[in-house]
Amino acid sequence: MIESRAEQVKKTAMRKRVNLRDVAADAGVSVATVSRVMNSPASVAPATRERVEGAMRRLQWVPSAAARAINSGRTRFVGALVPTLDSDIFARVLANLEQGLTAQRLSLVVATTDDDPKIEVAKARALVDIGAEGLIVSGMTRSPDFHDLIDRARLPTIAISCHDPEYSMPTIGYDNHGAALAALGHLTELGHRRIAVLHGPVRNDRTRLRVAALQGQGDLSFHETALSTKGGCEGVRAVLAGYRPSAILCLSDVIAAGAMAEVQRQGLRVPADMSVMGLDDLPGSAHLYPALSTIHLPVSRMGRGVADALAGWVERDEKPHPHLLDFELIARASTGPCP
Amino acid sequence: MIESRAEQVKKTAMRKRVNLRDVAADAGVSVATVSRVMNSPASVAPATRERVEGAMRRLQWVPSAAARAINSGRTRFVGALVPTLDSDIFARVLANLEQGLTAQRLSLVVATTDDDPKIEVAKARALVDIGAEGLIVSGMTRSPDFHDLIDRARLPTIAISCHDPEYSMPTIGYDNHGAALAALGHLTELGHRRIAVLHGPVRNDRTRLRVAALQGQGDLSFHETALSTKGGCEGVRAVLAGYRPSAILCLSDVIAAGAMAEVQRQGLRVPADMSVMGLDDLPGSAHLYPALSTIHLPVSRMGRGVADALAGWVERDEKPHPHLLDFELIARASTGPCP
DNA sequence: ACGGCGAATGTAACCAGTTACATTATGCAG
DNA sequence: CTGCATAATGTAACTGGTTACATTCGCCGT
Repeated sequence: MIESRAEQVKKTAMRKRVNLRDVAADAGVSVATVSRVMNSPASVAPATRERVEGAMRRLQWVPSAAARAINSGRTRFVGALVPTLDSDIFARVLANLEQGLTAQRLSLVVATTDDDPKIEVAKARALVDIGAEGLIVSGMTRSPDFHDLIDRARLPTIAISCHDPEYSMPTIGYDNHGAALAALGHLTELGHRRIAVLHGPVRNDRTRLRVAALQGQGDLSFHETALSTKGGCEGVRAVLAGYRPSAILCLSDVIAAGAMAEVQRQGLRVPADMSVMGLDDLPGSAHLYPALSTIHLPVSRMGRGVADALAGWVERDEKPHPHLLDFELIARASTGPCP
Repeated sequence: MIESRAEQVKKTAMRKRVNLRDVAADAGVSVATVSRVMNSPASVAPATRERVEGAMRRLQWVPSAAARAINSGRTRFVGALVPTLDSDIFARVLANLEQGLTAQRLSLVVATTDDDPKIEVAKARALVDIGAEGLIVSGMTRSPDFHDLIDRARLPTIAISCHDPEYSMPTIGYDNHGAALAALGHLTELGHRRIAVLHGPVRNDRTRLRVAALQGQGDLSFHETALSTKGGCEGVRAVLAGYRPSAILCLSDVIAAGAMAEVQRQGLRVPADMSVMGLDDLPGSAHLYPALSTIHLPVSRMGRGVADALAGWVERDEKPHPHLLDFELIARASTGPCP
């Protein structure tokens, strides 16, 4: 008798995992009762409930998420595929996304794609494999396999940072083409004609749209750099080596930050000798010296909106409509009249 | 009869989900064979395999992650609890973490805590609920419930951005106390005596450690600001309104970026009139104007290291040892001799 | 005293996979 | 033409929860 108990204890101690049946046995009730204590405590008599809760504590039971998921068919998380986490831009989108999803009791899995459709589809597959209930992707450059994947899994998927009502999945974003034109418009209104354009890698389709908007728009010289402040510095050095513009238009604020620093390092005043224009409006851009003129992209609103839209789709099968958010010209101190 | 068929069709159309049994039936094989096609294709005859793969395609079968997880006991993802995503600092850690985890075929779920232990424990619980196999947390300020939770779930958990071999879980990080002293040392070596210290909210224990290191270290005046460039600007305005230092020590680079901009906006030269020192070494800090002197914290290496350590713990039950990473003084152009 | 009702609990089927073990088929040596 | 090893496949028992349905029990009204 004593031995059998000892054996039982030993078994309990080394069993890979305590399960609901163990708890039920320990509390002297059925599995259904234990399950009810978890899901509808009111339907269990208080005395029984306490006994069960005591058993849970004693056995340190942690319910298996997988087992629950298999019944409900829900995993309660969605995946976000972003080009990189190394920049403020996506951090801000994700911050708002995470907040919005949390409010809807969903979790967020992040994966980076480095703007490579092959990596994107591979990571998407991994997300589906671990049970993502929805996906968020950036831009509109996809591998065909990606569409195949989300079709098969019937996976709610939203494309962000872009806008195209005809795209195969709902888009929630802004007009990259128009934003670039607005930035250029601000400079031309100030009288600038010779303008250097600094932009990130064109493998990124949002960047490509911005560049395309400006092509054939006058006396512009285009320079591709890394999407970083370092890239901005290098871009300016390349620009000043030849073509002498009166303004530099950076198609991303991180590039603008580096560009502005380098312009000053070269002994030029901003904006007296050289205007610098950005595009994004990162939180820090207003607090650079001088404060950066830029186009405000509503990434916070976008993050929130995507969270709500995806939650509605996942939870209530409400497929969202494509949604276009406004950008806004923010004229600060880094741009001035053409000298 | 017609009605019953209609009903049947309806049933078929709305069948919740194609499962492995359906595939097996369609291919005319047993469930085991289908499972083998997925997990050890070599053990299935080529002709059979093709038949099964055809059935998978035809039925657009997507295996259930939950069902697989229930058998393997694996969900293949871990959770990271960070104070905020709104800053470059954690974006960089997460970027490296995500890369490292991907290499180990693990996914990363992120959750933000806003430096609130209550939120932290709530989000940790949510992560455990959805099946996280491990956790990454920042710093060492925890709710007691948190320890209770990871004890019960026996959840591999690593604390980052800090160092304390005595802490209840392994830490992988750097010496915040020492880093702050090193930053101060750089300024005092340059002859600075009257120094203003700008720091983020002290609810964050890494900030608290940095501040504590400097208290009682001479003629210092402390100012708490928001952890942002905007906070840096406001901090400088507060500093210059009274106490007139020869140097400003910012206990975070984002604050330093704002501070340096504001100092220049006030008509002071950096470093001729005012030295500005940071702490973090963000990727952009080297490309500000002037380039920011700072303490380099090895957050990229930390991210990688944590990924490997946590993967080893989760996959092979190798509990990692606490690990201290070196910081490094980076003297750039924003600090100079005391005038 | 008995029918009826509702509250509390139990039984067993179910979800969608994996896998130990059993079975069948094939090939080749003796 | 056995005999036996080996490959290919099938059967059924698992995993750990949820839940439809069944059962038991006590109480109330008539």
